[in-house]
Amino acid sequence: MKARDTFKQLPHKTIERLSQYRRALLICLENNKDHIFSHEIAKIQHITPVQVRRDLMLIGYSGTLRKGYNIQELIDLIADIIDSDEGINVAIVGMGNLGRALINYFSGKRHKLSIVAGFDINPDKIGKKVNGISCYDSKSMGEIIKEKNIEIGIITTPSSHSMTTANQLVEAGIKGILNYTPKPVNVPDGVYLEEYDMITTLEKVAFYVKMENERAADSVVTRQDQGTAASDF
Amino acid sequence: MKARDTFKQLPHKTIERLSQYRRALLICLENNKDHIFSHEIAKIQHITPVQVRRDLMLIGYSGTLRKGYNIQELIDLIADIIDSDEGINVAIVGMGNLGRALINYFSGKRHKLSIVAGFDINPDKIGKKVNGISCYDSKSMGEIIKEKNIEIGIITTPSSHSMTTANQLVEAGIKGILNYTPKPVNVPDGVYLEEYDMITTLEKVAFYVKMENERAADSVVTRQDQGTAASDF
DNA sequence: TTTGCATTGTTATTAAATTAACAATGTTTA
DNA sequence: TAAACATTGTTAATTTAATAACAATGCAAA
Repeated sequence: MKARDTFKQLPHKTIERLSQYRRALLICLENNKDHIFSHEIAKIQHITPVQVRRDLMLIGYSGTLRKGYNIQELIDLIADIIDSDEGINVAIVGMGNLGRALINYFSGKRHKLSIVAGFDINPDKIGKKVNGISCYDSKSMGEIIKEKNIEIGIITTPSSHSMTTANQLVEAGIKGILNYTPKPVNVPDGVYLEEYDMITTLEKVAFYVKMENERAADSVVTRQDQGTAASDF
Repeated sequence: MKARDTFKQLPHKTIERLSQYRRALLICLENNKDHIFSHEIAKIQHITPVQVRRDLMLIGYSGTLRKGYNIQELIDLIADIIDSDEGINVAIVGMGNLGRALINYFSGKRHKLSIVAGFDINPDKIGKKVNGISCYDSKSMGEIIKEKNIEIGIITTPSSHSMTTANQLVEAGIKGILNYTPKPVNVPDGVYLEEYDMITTLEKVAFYVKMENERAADSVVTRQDQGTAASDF
């Protein structure tokens, strides 16, 4: 088994964290740091130092005692693992606010992962550029995707169009889809699909805020009860 | 222990799925469906029917044999669990593309969770409205948040401003923060924080696409090897 | 030199999440 | 009526993820 193959068995959560570590490390590098301890990374990511060390163990990286991890080395290793050597091209379908946000957000951030095209059905948007990325007619999705060797499609259309968009992308031979609409799509086996819905995250935050509010309210009641009980004596 | 209290112990993943189930159910309701089977929900969410049934068991909802679950009843129960009776108000800080996308995305979708204000430091944006939501000067965050009883803040500023924004929100007494910038923030205990970074999700998709590409390439090699081996006989 | 200390790397343990297994049930069909 | 079937609800088993525990290391200070 090749060394590279061991990476195929990395836990999904570790993959996510590696991406996050790298981003934190890049910021540290900008600040002229050259080494970092596991507890520093942990603090940034709100996790435990053990978790960090365990992840780094899994990818076979060793730091030095008393100095910690070499930031540049670690960035390079993470790139080896999660980036594709040849680079991967990405398209955004739906050039509304969210699509444009992603382009602005992302452009120039990664060498090996580039947004290279946008698509929309709105004639006002077709032919225009956003941050250097051309917007094409969705009708030409098939050709452009093949022509530009695009392997990943991000769906940021209105949710009413999510399924037809996914079908178009699959038809065009896309390998991975990231669906940002709140309406889940279906894709055949062999196409990697990630659904991400911003409403879910917000509702989750709301739930835990509600829980905390109720907990706080209950503990007031409890204190009052205790007071009453005490006055019974 | 009150019935409500059992909900506090629901697994985090179940909370997320309940939010997703509800959204799927609302769509089904629009299509004039009144009952749904566990395997139908499962198909929509790309999970197993057992997972669905287990989640519903945890919230104490029973369906009927041969008819499945009553959609309206289930929607109401999920609302009971994850929504706050009084409703929760939300502010968006950073009225760029992402902030506007969230407002358009969300407005009018939930009764009990409302985006009621936006903030920005750009004078061109202050005083304008997006989809009925006013944009205020970030300087007045403290007052507005108290005045409008805002409990959750969503950070959609440039990442360079994420930490100062989080500090302002905490200072104003916010209970929950959802950070969409790629730069993690720190908040004191008692403030619920969710970090969501769109780059991580995209890099994850890219990783699994890369893995699949390599697997496909390897299997071609293997088939060739087999061919060679066969020709040795 | 030697003791103390902070840190890494790794194994063991625990906790969380998912999946499997299957009894119970009521509907439909023979 | 009885057999077959599809579905729910729940416990048991498994898998995945996180945490704890601790030996090893080597620098710094006494």
